[in-house]
This record gives sequence, structure tokens and C-alpha cells, in this order.
Amino acid sequence: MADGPAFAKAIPLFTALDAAALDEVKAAAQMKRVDAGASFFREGDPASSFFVLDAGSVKLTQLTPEGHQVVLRLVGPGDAFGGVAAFGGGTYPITSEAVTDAAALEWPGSVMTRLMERHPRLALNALQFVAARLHELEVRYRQLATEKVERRVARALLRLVQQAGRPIEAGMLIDLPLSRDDIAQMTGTTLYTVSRIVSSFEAAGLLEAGRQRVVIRSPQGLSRIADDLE
Amino acid sequence: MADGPAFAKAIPLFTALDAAALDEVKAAAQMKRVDAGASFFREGDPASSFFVLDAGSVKLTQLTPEGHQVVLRLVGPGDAFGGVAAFGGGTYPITSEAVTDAAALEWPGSVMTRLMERHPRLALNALQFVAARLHELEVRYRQLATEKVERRVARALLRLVQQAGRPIEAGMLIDLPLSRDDIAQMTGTTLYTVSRIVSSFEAAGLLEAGRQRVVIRSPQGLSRIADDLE
DNA sequence: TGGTCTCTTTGCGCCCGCGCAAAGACACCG
DNA sequence: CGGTGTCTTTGCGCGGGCGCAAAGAGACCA
Repeated sequence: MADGPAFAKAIPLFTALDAAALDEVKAAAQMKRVDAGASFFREGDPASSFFVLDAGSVKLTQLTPEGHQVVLRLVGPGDAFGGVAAFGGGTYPITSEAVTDAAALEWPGSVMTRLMERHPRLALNALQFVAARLHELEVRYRQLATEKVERRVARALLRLVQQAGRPIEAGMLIDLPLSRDDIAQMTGTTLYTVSRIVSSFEAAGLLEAGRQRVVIRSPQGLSRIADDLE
Repeated sequence: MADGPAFAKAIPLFTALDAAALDEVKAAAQMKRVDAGASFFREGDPASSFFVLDAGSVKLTQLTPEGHQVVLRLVGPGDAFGGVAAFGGGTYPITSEAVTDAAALEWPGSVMTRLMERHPRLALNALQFVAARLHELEVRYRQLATEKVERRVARALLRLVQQAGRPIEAGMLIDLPLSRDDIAQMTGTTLYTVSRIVSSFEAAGLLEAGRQRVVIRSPQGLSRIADDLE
């Protein structure tokens, strides 16, 4: 059951693990499937499991007390998620909602802890992975604090192309159901403002926009907006 | 030299380590002292060392390409910093500037890696620590994305009191040289706006403000601003 | 094919927060 | 003790982005 196709591919968390350790880790995993729109776990649930995504796309979100949602990041195949909370034994600080149908490998937190104690390499890989996410978020935090909305939207679109881009006649399709509101939640603004900005990008020939659908025509053009110092 | 006073106190990174392991870790450490205003390392330096603060206060900052500074977090005694980058062998993604005179324990990254391989508990502690920082930043990110400036400033002041508060006749003194601009860099706004907001707090009797100095009179009052829905 | 539901666009007004400029306050130093 | 530099306050004007409201455009279902 734990022998999905992705298991053969490179999972950062498992690099440099010897064969015996890998077998042990594989044996302890279960596969969990979730439909688009459903979630692996929700903010506030008791944190019990550690996940590595096998297929599909998952977005990690947080809810404000007022009910506004914020998208923290998008998870792709091979990425770990949720798990770091599972060690502490508290509750999940975020919700993991499947954007498309998705499947993930699941380990109970206590099992993963024991595996890491026995195979320090695994713990070190996890440390590196979490540290990389932390750094990524630090950069995004800085950008949110200092940059104008238009630039943040351009950046978000470029990131999405990289994570979920699929080449198509007209350009690079962002292969996810992606509404204006989703983009707003990723960039810390409102769907109205995103709609206006996306329209302006379309008018400039940088992309083609549809209902829950964006095709990037000119990544360079977006990069210019994202990076140009003035 | 590694036997500073703080070493006897609780360092989260070293909890649940057996005596032998702790000795080994201690033996590998060096003490590094830095004057207020100077830094342990700067963004872009080759990341070589892992630190645990022993005394003083350190702020972790990032610089935008345009030269604007953003304060990511404040480090107190017992906290680890910088190190996670040291494992990857890249460069430091942030600058660590001493706010007061400070001293920290230092391990070369390669040494700490070896220690963690030998003592998985150490790696697990580090993982938990970094995960907690990540979660903290996720919350701050959400707040930056959704909340008004006044509320963010109130929150920042409360956090500062908790991290560096010292009781004094008039209330709780934030025991750090803390300019309006510093607060602005912590809350993603400008020193002008902070000045106005702090003045309004002072007018409301919530605090006393001076040059690089804030005394909190009514934490409850600030909490009300920080948390009240509406 | 028509109806319904959700997503998107756009007009419009408003207000928060920015940021320059200049004056005031405080600390430190010779 | 006066000078100098840094930090802080405040006036002022403007503009970016918010957010309501209402119309338009797709997608999906019976």
C-alpha cells in the first residue's frame, strides 16, 4: 500500500537514508486519499499524524478570528506537511485542504518520532526542510511588509507557475482551480484588487485570465514587475 | 569558557539530553561576545556557525533590495538562532544584530551536525524549536495580511513586554533601546504612523513613551485593542 | 435549453496610512 | 553649558487599496 509511484521518486525527507532505514520507514506508512475540496486535517484538530504528499495539490491555510482565510503555502508531491505539529502533541495550527484530488503518505507522530530517534539522518533532513520553509516565509513576510500589491500578485503568479505550471499552446497554464479570491488570500489583499490587477496584466498582454484559470503568456514581463527596482 | 551562568538554566535545545551528551555538547562550544549595535553575522555571510544566546538581546533582520529593514524576531537568552542555515552550508538569510551587549555560545555547523547525528534527541529538539518559530511566523504573517496597523502595534508592544519586560514603579518597562522606527520595522509600517499610534496610546493612558523607551501601564488595555473583534 | 449558482468585473466613494518637511525634544560630548 | 546629532512629533496633502453594490459571464444541472 505504501508503494505508490512517487515513493520511487526523490522525496527530500528521505535523501541519504540507507536502504534498511528506508524500508522501515516505508513499512510504517499508510496511504490516505482525499477529494478535491476536502482536507487532510483542519486547524485545531489534535495533531496526530505526519504527512508527505504523494499526488495532487494541497493548500495550507489559516483562519482569522473574524473568519478571513489566509493561504500560507501550496504543497506539491514529495513535500512534507502538518507533521511538525504532530511531534509536540498539540493541535494543528493550520488547515490542509486538497485543491485537486490528492493522496498522501501518513505516519502517526509517535511512530515518526521513534523513526527519527533511530535514524538521525531522517531528523536532520526534516530539520533542513522546516528551516527552508521558515526562510521562505521570512522572505514572504518581508515582501508583505514592504511591497505594493501589484508586485506581490506578480510574484504569486510566478510562484504558482513554477509549482503547478503546465505548458500549453497559449503559454504556461497554472494547472489548478485558482480563483481571484485564492490569489487574494495568498497575497494579503482583496479579491477586488486582484481582479483589477489581473485585468491590467491581461491588458498588457502578460497573461490570459478566465474563470478560475490563468495562463501566463510572458513570465519575463511578470518578473520585470516583480523585481524591477522602481 | 563554555561554562557561563546560563548554561545551568533551561535551554530548550538541550532538554532531555543525558549527561554524557550534554558534556560533549558543552565541550564543543565557544563563547562569542558582541557589543550593542554590532552583529554576530550578517545577511549574505557564508553560514558557518550555530548560536545559542547566553545573555543580552539580539534582533534578527532582513534587508529589502531597496534598503528597507524588516525585523523578523527578537532573540532572548536560551534561544537558538542563525544555525539552521549553517547545516545547508549556504549563506545566512538574515542579520543578527545585538540590541544590547550580548554573548552567545557558538558551534561550527559541521560540529553541530555530527553532534545531532550522534544524539538524535538534539536534532529532535532543534526540529521542534524551528517548527515553533515557523508557526509563530505563520501567525504573524496572517496578522500582517489581515489586521490594521494599530492592532499590530499593540500586539508588538505586548510581545516585547513579555520578552523584555522589567517591572518598574510606573508599570512594565520594555528593557531595550527601542525607537519608533524599530517598532515600525516589526509591524510593517512607517515610523510616522507608529509615532502617531503610540501618542494616541499614551493619550489613552495605556503607556508612557519616551525617547527609545516605552513603559506599559495597562497591558489589559492593549490586549483589548489587540484582540477585540471589531 | 433555461435556470441557478458561483465567479468575475467595474463604478464609485471613502479612509487609512504614507511620506515629505519642518519644528521640537532629548542625550551626549567637548 | 552650549552645540550637535539623533529621535520624535505633527501638519498637510495625496493616493493606493478597500469594500459595497450591482451587473456580467461562465459552468453545471435538471
